[in-house]
Amino acid sequence: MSSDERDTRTRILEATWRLLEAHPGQEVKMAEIARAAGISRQAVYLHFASRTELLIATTRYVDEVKGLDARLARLGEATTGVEMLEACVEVWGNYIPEIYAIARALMRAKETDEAAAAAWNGTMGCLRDVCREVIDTLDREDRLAADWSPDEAVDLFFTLISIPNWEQLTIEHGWSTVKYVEHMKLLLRRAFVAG
Amino acid sequence: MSSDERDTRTRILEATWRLLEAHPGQEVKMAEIARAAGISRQAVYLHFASRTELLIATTRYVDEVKGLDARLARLGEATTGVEMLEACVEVWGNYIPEIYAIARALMRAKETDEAAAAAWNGTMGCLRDVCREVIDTLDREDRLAADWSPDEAVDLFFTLISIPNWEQLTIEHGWSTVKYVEHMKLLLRRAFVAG
DNA sequence: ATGCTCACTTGACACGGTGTCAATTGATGT
DNA sequence: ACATCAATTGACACCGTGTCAAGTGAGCAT
Repeated sequence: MSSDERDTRTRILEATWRLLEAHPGQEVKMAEIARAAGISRQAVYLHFASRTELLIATTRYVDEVKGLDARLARLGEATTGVEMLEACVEVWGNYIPEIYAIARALMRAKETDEAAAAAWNGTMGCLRDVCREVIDTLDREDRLAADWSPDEAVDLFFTLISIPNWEQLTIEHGWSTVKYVEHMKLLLRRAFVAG
Repeated sequence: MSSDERDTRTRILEATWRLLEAHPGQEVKMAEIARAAGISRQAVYLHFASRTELLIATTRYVDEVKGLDARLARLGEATTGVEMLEACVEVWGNYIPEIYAIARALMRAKETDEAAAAAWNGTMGCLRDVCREVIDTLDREDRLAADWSPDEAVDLFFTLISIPNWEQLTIEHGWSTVKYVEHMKLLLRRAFVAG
């Protein structure tokens, strides 16, 4: 019963994810998701009140499966600010391609839907906290470039590693993930590290 | 007759623009535009075949009224690459807020509409050409940072001054236009100018 | 003044996607 | 034999885009 429900619910989440990955950047319709999950369109609404809610739940599901938290834990191993910065770019830069499809769907939803925006900002808040840590560490080491206050540096750092920028460089301009990571590291060092 | 038609057509374009500015980031409906222009909804379709076409025409109209070309001509006055780079940021950074509403509408349309994407890429191609000029000039002066090939530098430059980045820094994080321009100049110098 | 043209109006309609509702089926556990 | 509950079927309302057809009315022709 409860496990049955979990099963169907999970099947919907997986179907959503699969479809998003299969048609990147396309609008995935509720009817398609239902078909892919092997249930009726209406049954989806028994588990998720709306399209937005389904997208948000899928985001959480993917984040959980992919384990961003665990990956970000690696940053703790870094001893210097520069190492943290590079580890951050590496983890995040390798994570984006894995979650890009659902992230893009949620980004689009957030433009019109308040709940989607809140969910998105929540997820992104974690990343922002990491940016803050990196910048604070650099600042404590007196290696933060004199051009920025810590707050400004965080805003800028967070903006530079945003998904739209990744999208532009990799998808539009054809950069590989490796190239993206290496060049982003270079850019961030030049931008934020003194000397 | 011909002037009458121009009048109505222009009234539609202006109504579209006005509504986009008034409700930034909202979906503006054909019916609202018609009402704002003082005509029937169907009459809009006598002048523009579709919503996308109207958005594209509005973009062109705004670009023409605002005169980006003339502003970019100022770059010719710059003598060094660094001056060009700074002038570029200044012109573009002051231009974005004036066209942000329509730009955002077109950016959104381009996600689903092929024609909108083409129009957008056309407009952005001009900006990219300017980026290329700046980088080439720096390169010719041997002042392009050794970390990048000219092609890579152009990709990155173009990405850094993109509208989503402007949006994030000014709208989300509250940076003023002046702050945006000054800090973007600093960032670009640190990123691309050697020494 | 009669009649044409042409922009525009009115009102209806098809389509596609979301979300809702009500009645029904069918498997499960008791 | 019965209740429960997930899921099904089929219908429907709503909204926004785009289309179609018939009608209005002002300006301009000769």
